Amino acid sequence: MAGQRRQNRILSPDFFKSDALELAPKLIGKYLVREYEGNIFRSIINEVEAYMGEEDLACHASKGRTPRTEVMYREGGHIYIYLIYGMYYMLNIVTGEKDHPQAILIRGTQEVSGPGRLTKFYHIDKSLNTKLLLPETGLWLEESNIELKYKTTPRIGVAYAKEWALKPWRYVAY
DNA sequence: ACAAAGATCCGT
DNA sequence: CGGATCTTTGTA
Repeated sequence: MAGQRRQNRILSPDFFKSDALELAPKLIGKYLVREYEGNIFRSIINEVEAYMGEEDLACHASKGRTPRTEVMYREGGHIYIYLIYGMYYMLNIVTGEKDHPQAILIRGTQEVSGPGRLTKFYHIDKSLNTKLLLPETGLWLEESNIELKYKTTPRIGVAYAKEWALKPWRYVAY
């Protein structure tokens, strides 16, 4: 039909095989896309945080390989979701090579702020955990032409992580 | 088997 | 600033 919307370029799982610190700023301005029960949700990511390996005390992989963290040891492009405070699902994208546990927490889009509110809004729950970021999964990212300015700050809610809590690994558009 | 803590959010 | 609410993990 005339006037059909151009399909945005889908970011393949391979896109996420580099380091979280390199990828995190690149995710600012990308589309997060969710297909759920026939509805498409598409919004621009404007806040993320990087979690970097076993040394990073804020990273769940600092506990080593456990049933929960196993997915972080897979190659980039996998989805890591966990429940926090008994109520809120956190959406993470695994990054890097196999056996280099890292992830990027998606904290907000232009539609909805806050990682717990975000997953609720987009109907994202643990059923997506360990899946790949692909259209057939119902959750994926797309390229955009939007260039957002961003700043870095320390990560939120990780005061327990000693000196790692000070790393400026939160990226937020302004 | 049990206790403690947690990458949050909301209402007071 | 405290409560909600439950999974994950460490310890015994």
